[in-house]
Amino acid sequence: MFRKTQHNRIYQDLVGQIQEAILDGRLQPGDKLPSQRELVAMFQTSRASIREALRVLEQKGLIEVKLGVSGGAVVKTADTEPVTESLKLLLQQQQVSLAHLAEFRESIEGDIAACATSRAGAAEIQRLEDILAQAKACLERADALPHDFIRRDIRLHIALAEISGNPIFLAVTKMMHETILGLYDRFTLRDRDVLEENYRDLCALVAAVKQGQPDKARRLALNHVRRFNRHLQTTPQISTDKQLNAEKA
Amino acid sequence: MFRKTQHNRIYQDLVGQIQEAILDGRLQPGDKLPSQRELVAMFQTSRASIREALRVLEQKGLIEVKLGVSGGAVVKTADTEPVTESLKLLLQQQQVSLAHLAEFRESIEGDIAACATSRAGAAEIQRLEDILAQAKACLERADALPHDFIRRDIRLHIALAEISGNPIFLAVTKMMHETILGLYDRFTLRDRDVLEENYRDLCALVAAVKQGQPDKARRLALNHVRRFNRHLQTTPQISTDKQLNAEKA
DNA sequence: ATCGTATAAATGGGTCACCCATTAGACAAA
DNA sequence: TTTGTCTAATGGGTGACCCATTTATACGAT
Repeated sequence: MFRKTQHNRIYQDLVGQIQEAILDGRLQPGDKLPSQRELVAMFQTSRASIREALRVLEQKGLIEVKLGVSGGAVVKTADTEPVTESLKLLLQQQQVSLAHLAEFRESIEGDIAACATSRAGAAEIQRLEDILAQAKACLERADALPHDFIRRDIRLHIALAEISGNPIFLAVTKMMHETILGLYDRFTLRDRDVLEENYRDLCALVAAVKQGQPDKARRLALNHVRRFNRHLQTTPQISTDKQLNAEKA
Repeated sequence: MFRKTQHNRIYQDLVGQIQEAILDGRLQPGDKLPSQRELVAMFQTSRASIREALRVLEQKGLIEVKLGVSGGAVVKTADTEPVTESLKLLLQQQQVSLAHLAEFRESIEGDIAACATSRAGAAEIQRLEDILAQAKACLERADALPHDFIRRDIRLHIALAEISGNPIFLAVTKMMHETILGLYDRFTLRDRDVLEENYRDLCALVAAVKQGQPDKARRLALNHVRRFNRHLQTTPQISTDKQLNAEKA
């Protein structure tokens, strides 16, 4: 019926206007906003309000503020970082568990693989095989850390999401893996056997993509994720975030 | 080798300290932070810095700031809203089409329905049926707008995501529907027949949930989404977000 | 006693006039 | 050419100040 009387805080209005300009494309990534003192003149407000607005835009990942002459606020290119950040916050507040992430991942990773398979051309397949080769190298070099292999694993999943041609798949995939990555080495996949098993999974998956068999790719991707999730479950400690916070401090 | 000299901006330190206190549980949801002037005394800094920190914490969804005496900053309970918000922002900055949204939705909506079915109790089913009843009323009342029905449709999907118990499903569902909502009445579902078809879909879906048949629920949800997507395809224009933003302004 | 009204006090919102640290570029000295 | 120095513009930060909102309280009329 009625809406609450809105207290238009000035900085919110500023955030709204600048954000709108960015989303409209009137401000492109790399563009520099006017200096704070110029903004004061333009918006007829105080520097403090301007700066609160800039802090919020910064937090939203829309701009970056640099120091010094010829510094100032610059429009950033879109990035998954803010999503990841707020998701991590939820994790730390124990509203989200690894089980939730695993469940979500099972729900989409298969579709991404199938989708990528339908759309992959020769160049895309080559790219996947390059990543596979790097992963293999990581397994064979004695001095390579599990971490290095895992980065390739993730890059392959992200490459698949890119090939799928759907930016939502890509954003969500990045978000998932960035979130999982922070927890990786603390509890899992130290085992060489597990890594090799993982590698074989990926080989089979890329082969299915190459053969143009979406359903097979979907099935393989799903199995890959399920196996990974099983490893998570069998690890001694699935850290709660309380512990994480404590250790981080 | 070396890391960049870090410019500790004061407000970042404040954000860090307060956020840590919240994540550690030293500050519980509902707790009130000291007043800005008290914080000035505690942290030995200026009010402007304190307020920049509060703006950021507010943006992160960790606190809420109210006006007036006995107002102030209060710790909020964790919520998926920041994730939803930043996901929306990310999509708006990229070239995301309705086709992308549709594809993504097909990929997860079935799983959400199946998941919700396994976990729904009597209370949850009652809630779904309540929403169905409201939707029916919207169809029958002559003066009800298509928009009203669609809001119920969305609420039902969000309710399913909540029942699924997975906050990631919830955040993603909200993101999808909020993004789609802006486009709804501009191009589709003006048709009464389509709405009624939609309603029958939802009835069948809720029935499957009630009967505890996850696979049936999955299939019905998927069909529901597919049918919706077909309606989208037959509409003349599929707007890109650039256009949307421009028109919104 | 009860109800309404004025008042006071505390809070966040906002502004202003400053000053400081950082930085790029101009320019001079070696 | 290299190196150091100066300058100007920028963001970072501060403190004094005033305003609007909101609540509790005092007080007066009924």
